[in-house]
Amino acid sequence: MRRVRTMEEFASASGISRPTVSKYFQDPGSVRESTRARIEAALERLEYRPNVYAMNQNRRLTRNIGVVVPLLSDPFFGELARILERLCIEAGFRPILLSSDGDGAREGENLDTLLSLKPAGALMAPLGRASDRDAVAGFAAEVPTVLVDNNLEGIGAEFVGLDVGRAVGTIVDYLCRSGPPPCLFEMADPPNPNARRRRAAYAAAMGRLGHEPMVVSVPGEGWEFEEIGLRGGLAMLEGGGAPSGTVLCSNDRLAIGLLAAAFRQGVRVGIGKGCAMRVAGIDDHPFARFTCPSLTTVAQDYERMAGRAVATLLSVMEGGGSGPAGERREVIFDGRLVMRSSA
Amino acid sequence: MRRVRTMEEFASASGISRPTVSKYFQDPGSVRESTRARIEAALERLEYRPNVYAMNQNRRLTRNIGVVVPLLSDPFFGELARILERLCIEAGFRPILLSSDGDGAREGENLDTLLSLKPAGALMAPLGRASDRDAVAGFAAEVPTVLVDNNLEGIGAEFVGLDVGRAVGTIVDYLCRSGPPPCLFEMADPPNPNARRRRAAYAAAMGRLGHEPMVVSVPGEGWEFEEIGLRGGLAMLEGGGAPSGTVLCSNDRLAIGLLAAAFRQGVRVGIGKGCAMRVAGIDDHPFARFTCPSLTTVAQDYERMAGRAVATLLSVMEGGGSGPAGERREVIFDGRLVMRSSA
DNA sequence: CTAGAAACTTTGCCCGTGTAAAGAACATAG
DNA sequence: CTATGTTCTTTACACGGGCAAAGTTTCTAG
Repeated sequence: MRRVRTMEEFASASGISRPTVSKYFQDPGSVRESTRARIEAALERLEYRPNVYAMNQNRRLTRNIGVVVPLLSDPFFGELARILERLCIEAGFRPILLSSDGDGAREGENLDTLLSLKPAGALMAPLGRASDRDAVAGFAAEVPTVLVDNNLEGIGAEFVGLDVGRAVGTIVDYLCRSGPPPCLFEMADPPNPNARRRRAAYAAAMGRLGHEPMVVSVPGEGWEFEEIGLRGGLAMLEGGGAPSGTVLCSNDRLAIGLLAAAFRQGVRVGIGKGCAMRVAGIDDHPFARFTCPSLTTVAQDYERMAGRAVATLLSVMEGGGSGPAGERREVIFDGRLVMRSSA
Repeated sequence: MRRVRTMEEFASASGISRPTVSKYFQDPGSVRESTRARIEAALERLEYRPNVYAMNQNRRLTRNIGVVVPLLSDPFFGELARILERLCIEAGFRPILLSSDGDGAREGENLDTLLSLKPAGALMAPLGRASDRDAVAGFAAEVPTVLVDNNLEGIGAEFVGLDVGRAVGTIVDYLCRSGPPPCLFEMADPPNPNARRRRAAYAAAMGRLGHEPMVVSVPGEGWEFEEIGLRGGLAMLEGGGAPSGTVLCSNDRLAIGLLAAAFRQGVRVGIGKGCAMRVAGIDDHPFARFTCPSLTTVAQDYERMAGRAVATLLSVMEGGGSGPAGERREVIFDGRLVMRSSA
């Protein structure tokens, strides 16, 4: 298999003109079938791959799609990123995965990096509070962007996420009708603004059912939610336990920490008799099935959310990006109650 | 802040010639200090970033470093990737993170993608059995490569990983001197060749201590280790429990599944009295601290391993890549026994 | 068979930077 | 102040493809 360096060489070796070969590489479907067959035949004889850098230099848009997540070591985002990547590839694009590592400055750098890569679009789960809002807005003004998981009002072509109100409502309803009403277990100073929405949704749901909201705010900074949940949980349990014996954690990672605390304190968690506490979470973390006891939670449908986000992005990119476009939309999906053993 | 599009414009606006500016961007230290100051002053007045594609087109090597991991949704690799990325950035390179998603074909595509990006080097944790060995070897022949976590004999400039023999020895020793000797809980058909090394190391360690190895091989395919551990664990417990009451899991993810199984079956795990089983793992998974009970395991020193891998890669890259270079080395680090509550 | 559209070829210039060569300006030591 | 090496400027070409225009061939429809 001879090695060929330039498109010129490849074109003459395959008996096709260079501009046509160029067209082929931009979109194999854009050339006549017989031509495509000849090119692909040549492609098997000759080892040739177009030079990425030369290709992208004069292209207005590349086939790159930026994927930015807050923290890759969080399995929730790991999973989300995985699905987004797969969908991008299936659509014929090259995903560029960047993690902000929980750091606003890093997020900004990631956007800068992306900008200089001239991506055709971007899928972004913003950090939230730590995000430099202007930087994100500036980025989204230049690159078609769909926000995921975490909304920044007014930025990007669309936001895709969880219907926090209904999701929290669902689990609060469930907890209230199956036992004592839940208190909310959350971080006093959460890095993620979703936490605030969840608190508000909790209060609303409790109010609707005629209960007084009870909030346990635990201290801690950063993204080590399990650790924070563990420490906060120990403190809560040593200080007399959960207000009502039922705890709704602001997210599954906190719940994992709280379950560990309960286990250490010998507090039995679950719904059977002999159980002293019920614990529920939100997100359906990949590990929620393996906690002890397994965690009752509200599942986000990663797959559908990612599918919607990618579909929207593709259509926005199609539309040339900066047309008058449609209104910005916020697409929120229902959470699905996942009943396991912890509540 | 005026926006400038080309290096030409930027050069004339800053009163420096373009070739010098070009030098500056390749290595700010390569120009005289006064010149650097003038350029950096201009950089603050003018908004300019060199075009990545034009830059890399004529460069033999870019400043990219490929980072390939088997499965990003596994927190172990998520964490490893995060550290590797950080180290690359600190060294002034741009990491390109690619996940093979547990699929050999995908790994091959990732290497292809990387190749066309002309990376200065690559850090790779191979899939193992699913890897296309020839593809990886071919890649490593063209790009300075350091293998991490999972060794493929003879490929790459160096392998950095865990000293499986000693790590397994350490935990087996500990388990044996603190209670009944452990059986090994593992997948019958593991996707990861490390598992085979661990089995061998287990047998050796047991032999050394005068015990007969006992292996519980559970069925299952793919990378859903927790699920496999859970099912296999349930089967084992229903079938009479662990051979000796002490279980060493081939990795922490299996252990997490086994702990969940034990919890469901009401089998108390730990070292206190009243405990029916001891469970230990290997890896020190980020979640091992939050299992119930917390998991005794052998920690891999991610940070040191990553540091060594990056340092080696940098020095190999320095050396021009394809010199006679040194011998290929295999650098293995000791595991650190982490005693928690499960064993 | 013929017209018109679609697809292709040819030609030629452009993109934004790397890089080499030759000479000018500058720094440092004596 | 002069010598010598550094660093910079100037000039010029290279890289590998994108893209547009004009002309040619091929396909499709009537």
